[in-house]
Amino acid sequence: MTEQGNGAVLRMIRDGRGVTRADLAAVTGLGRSAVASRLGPLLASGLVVESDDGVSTGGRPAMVLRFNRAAGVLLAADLGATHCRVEVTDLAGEPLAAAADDLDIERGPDAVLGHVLDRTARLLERAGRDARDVAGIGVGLPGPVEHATGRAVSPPIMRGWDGFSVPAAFAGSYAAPVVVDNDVNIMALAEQRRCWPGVRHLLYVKVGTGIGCGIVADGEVYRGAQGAAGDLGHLRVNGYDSVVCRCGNTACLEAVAGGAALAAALRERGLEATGSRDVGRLARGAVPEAVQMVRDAGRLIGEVLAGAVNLLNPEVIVVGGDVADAHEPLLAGIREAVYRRSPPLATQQLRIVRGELGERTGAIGAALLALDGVLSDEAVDRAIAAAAT
Amino acid sequence: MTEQGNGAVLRMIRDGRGVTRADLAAVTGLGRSAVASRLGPLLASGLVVESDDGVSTGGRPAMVLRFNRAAGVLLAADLGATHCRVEVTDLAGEPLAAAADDLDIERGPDAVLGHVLDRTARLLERAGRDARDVAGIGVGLPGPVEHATGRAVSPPIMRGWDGFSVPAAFAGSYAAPVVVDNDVNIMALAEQRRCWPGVRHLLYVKVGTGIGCGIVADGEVYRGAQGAAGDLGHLRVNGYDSVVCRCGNTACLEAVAGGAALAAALRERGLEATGSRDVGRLARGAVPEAVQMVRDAGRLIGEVLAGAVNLLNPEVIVVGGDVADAHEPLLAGIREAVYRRSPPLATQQLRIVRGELGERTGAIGAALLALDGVLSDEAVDRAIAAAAT
DNA sequence: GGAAGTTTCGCCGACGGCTGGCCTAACTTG
DNA sequence: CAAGTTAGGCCAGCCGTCGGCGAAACTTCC
Repeated sequence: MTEQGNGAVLRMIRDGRGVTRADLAAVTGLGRSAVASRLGPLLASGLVVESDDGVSTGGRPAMVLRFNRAAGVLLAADLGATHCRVEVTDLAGEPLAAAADDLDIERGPDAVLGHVLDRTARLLERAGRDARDVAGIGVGLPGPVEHATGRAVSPPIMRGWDGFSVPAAFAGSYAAPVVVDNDVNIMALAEQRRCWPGVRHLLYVKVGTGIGCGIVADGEVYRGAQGAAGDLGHLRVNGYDSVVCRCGNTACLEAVAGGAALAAALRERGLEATGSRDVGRLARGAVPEAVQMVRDAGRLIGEVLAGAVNLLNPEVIVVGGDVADAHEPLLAGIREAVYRRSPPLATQQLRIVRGELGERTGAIGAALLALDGVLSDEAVDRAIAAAAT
Repeated sequence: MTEQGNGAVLRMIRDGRGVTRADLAAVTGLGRSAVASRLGPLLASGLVVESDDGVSTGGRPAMVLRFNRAAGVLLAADLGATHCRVEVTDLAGEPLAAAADDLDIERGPDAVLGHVLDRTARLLERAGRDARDVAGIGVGLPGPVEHATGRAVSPPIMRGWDGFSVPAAFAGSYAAPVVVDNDVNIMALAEQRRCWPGVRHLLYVKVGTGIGCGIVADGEVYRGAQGAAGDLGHLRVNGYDSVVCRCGNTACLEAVAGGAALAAALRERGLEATGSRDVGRLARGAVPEAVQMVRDAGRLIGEVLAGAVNLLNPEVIVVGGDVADAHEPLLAGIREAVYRRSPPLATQQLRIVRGELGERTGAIGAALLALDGVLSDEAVDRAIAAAAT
């Protein structure tokens, strides 16, 4: 073990890698008293609690150490193009109170974040907490984000957001650090941490109104130079040069196989479908046109994904989003195309699965991202110092 | 500064970030005596040398610290499909002796590495060094490599190499650690470290007989789950479904725009071209068919690269390889297609340039990779301990 | 040329964090 | 209930680090 700070010890307790003082000494390589000197402040600040329900292995039973997930709360906001989900969670990311409603991101940062602030205040009250309990804030945005500063950058949708600093909007109400990221990035993070903890290379593909992709490379979210990485929706698909995308280009995957495009195609055939959610609903309802259309869309997505598999060689591809909830046909189409187009070495271990976290995916990711900040060595030391006063 | 070990101090001296003891104290944040305690063993082992040519700034002039690049040598081997370049370099990666010859990788690991061992022995002698001076060994292979173990895995070419452990082949002759990687990965590393030190996200595209791509993500070589990342050559290009690739699939970029394919097409038109090198030669010679063909190939490569730009959002794309030496037409085609197909945010900062390191690229990368191992804290401590005996 | 000012660098006492032995507490086992 | 086993607080001793002190090696000014 290289890391041995207060935060590292706390993370080990949380992860179940250190349940007793003896465990921690063994895992960190530190002596017993060094462990005790970390533990002292952690116990005093309430971040870690002891309980005497340890089992004896033939001698005095060890005190069991537990991460006190109730020592603070996280605010998680998942903003989509037309929806807004806000959660107050404990320090393990479990929701204490949640609210989801329709909200058009194009109403601009002031209106949207005003709504979010209003919601968080009410949810905090419902959870019986106040602003001082907030330890971290995570926000997911449906566009490129400069992660270091929390600013939206040149978003293709999200009019009025360009250059807007999200942390600044929270600064007045909460003292906690604010981390902002692209929505698919945090979804990828959520699936990787929650469902595939051992997997270091994962792609999360969101098939909703549009198509996006979050990349986890070497266990970390990969953002690229301008935070624009993972833009799968505007890769070119074969044979659709006449289809014009909202981005101005032609033959973009999203313009052909995105939820909005599929809904439009279904409407042309006389079916009732206003958005991507309806596409999922119809396909789940085994409406033949919808099922076939979703499967065809899966093939196209798979063809593009095959390229991503060649380039990135992931272990797992998680497919989520409204349309993916029509799962089997979509996944079947994706698998078919990926396994046909990618080389054996890259596909022999590759698993292509459906996302398991449902509509909470984004909020979970936002909470996890916030949590990473909260459990860093520096933040833990700050929390300890604050509790001591 | 977070890192403060012996190796970190050594790397700072090498990078010119710490020229005097005072510099090192400032950069590391350590006190003077702590710096001195690192420096003592480094000076004693000969890895760092002092000279008294410091300039006074009004007082006693500081002793100037220099990384002693002559304290050992590195062996760098760049193995391609049909060539083999071996270098003995100093600890800065500057060549002391080099040899390049044609060698078919399909002759198998024993024959090929036997040849490499034979060459290294002769080059060492020419450089006036012996096997005990070898501090690290870097090897580039034209196929997927399990980097942690140095084994070739399921290479599409390289018959007989599957599962072969390259480090084992060197173990008998040299005590130094052996690091093995894919050839394009080390080329990407070479260009990033030597020509684009501030750039954290870079793609190196090699257009030779085949087409490959090395990815530097967040400053590190990205290898993917099975070491198969960056396989650009077998992405699909539009409208070439009748072209069968040696990989068994159709419409692979490499089968359409690779050097071998271009050479074949030129032969069909009655020109003399046996391999990718001839394609470059003819295009440089302004033979109209060759120039046009290379430019068209550039467009196709660019179309595929546009997808990679969307996904990975790099800052720089470096193009190298035999065909790239026909530079302008190829690069023009690539730029044209990438800037047309990729979104503004990803391209506004993107630079697409030709590789500057020429035929030494792979060997430089192999040396740099070996060097990373040699200058790690652990390796430095080992070297110090060894010198003390 | 010499005195004063400036900067480098080795030496050494003080200090703080860590280790591991010792002792007591709290169990199980026979 | 005694013997054996494990947990955890306490403390002496160790090691690495900091920073003051003074010698050394310069420049600058008179």
